[in-house]
Amino acid sequence: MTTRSSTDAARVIPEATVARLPVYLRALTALADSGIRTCSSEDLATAAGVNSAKLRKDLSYLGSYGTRGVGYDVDYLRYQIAREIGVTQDWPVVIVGIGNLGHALANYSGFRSRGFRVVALLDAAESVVGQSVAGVVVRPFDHLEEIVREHDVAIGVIATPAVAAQDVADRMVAIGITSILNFAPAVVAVPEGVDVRKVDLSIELQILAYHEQRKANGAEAAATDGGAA
Amino acid sequence: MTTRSSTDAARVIPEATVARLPVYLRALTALADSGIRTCSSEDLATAAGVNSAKLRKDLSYLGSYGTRGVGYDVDYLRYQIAREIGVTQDWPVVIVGIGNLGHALANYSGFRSRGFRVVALLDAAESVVGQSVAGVVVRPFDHLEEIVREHDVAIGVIATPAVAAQDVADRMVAIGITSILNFAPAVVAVPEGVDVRKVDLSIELQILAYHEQRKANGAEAAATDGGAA
DNA sequence: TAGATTGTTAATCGATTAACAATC
DNA sequence: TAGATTGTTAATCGATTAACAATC
Repeated sequence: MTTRSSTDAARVIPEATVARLPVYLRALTALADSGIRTCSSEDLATAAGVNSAKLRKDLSYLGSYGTRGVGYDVDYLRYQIAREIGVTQDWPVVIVGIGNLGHALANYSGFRSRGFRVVALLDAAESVVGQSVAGVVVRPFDHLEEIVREHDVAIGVIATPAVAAQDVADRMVAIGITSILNFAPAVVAVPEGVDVRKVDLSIELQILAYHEQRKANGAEAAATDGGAA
Repeated sequence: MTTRSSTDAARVIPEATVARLPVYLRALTALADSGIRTCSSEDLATAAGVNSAKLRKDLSYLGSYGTRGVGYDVDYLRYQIAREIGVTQDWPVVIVGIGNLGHALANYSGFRSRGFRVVALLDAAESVVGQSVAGVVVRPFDHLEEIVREHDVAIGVIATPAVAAQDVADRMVAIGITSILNFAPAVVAVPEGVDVRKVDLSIELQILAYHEQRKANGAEAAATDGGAA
């Protein structure tokens, strides 16, 4: 709409880079934990599992936080990346669908330690409501609106069966949630301005299966010296 | 090594396409379940959440399975994609690390219905070994080699804490597993020829947080009509 | 035949990478 | 100053998309 300041304008970070920033953050935390104060782009790239040119290019979108001839101060860079991602602040999150996966998510310590706070667990089934999971009492799905308003929740997690996913997403969007992490094996449609990310356990396995199959076929082709269809 | 047949040579499928094939497969299954026998690329693209040009381009790498002016036979296309991915066959899988997430994975019905069979659950902790999870008794991690040999396992799933992930991966690789799905929040290094895919719950949330933060900043900038740093 | 829709082309866009000037 | 390492450039590579000829 309006003209942004030059500071904002400089901040057009490519999606591929955004997706790697949390990986760098984790690698820096690991380095810090092992007592390392300074690292080169080569060191950090190795820890993060990328090549160093890509790492430097990625970091260049954030600013110039290294020192030529020296490297990066681990704590300083870690703070800058955390600030850029937004995990220096606290993000209230609701999880809907407390089955096996919902349980695992509610118990996952990695959320809390990275700026995410699970403020409520919701389920539509009466048999689940009232149970205590990870020290939080499961509430009825109907309480969604109340909870979102009370805690100013911006991020919702869907861990329901596939059939329920679209309904849950619709309700979340109607109430003002603008970021959704979807674990249900279903495509959910949302309006412009709402972000959905999808984690699909079986899709990842299928991608592996594809490559595994090709390895097997390659070996077979090499063995028979021809390559059958 | 040796020259491949023309059939094989035609099969250089881009990574981005491979990652979408399971999504198309799922969408086709949903269409079939609702009684639809034929669909256009537009229909399928909508169901899969992509645009139709991309879908047709993707399918063109597999072959020519549609009919101009008509569309695709749902069952036929579904079979062709399943065959291409390799999920018409049965893939034995082991899961290592039976905490909350391991439980959820062991219970996940989406694996079984897509060609994956969990042949063993393993854990290093004596307190977990012997428990029955999803009808399978948890065995000691030491049994890995025996199990992999017996069932000819090619795919391993790591659901351990971060510290154990590299050790587990090393053992898997040493025993001949060539595809690993890693849920542990750690980068694991593997030799050439071994595929690792990583699912990281908190990284997905962090990516959402980044975008959420920008939305909040954008709204703020619009409100103040300037765009503060 | 006329209408519909695929499969493919070609243009565009974005991501990766090697190389190196800048500079600590 | 000499060595090291960043930040950036530019070339390459891969993915996306619109448009349309082929063809059912």
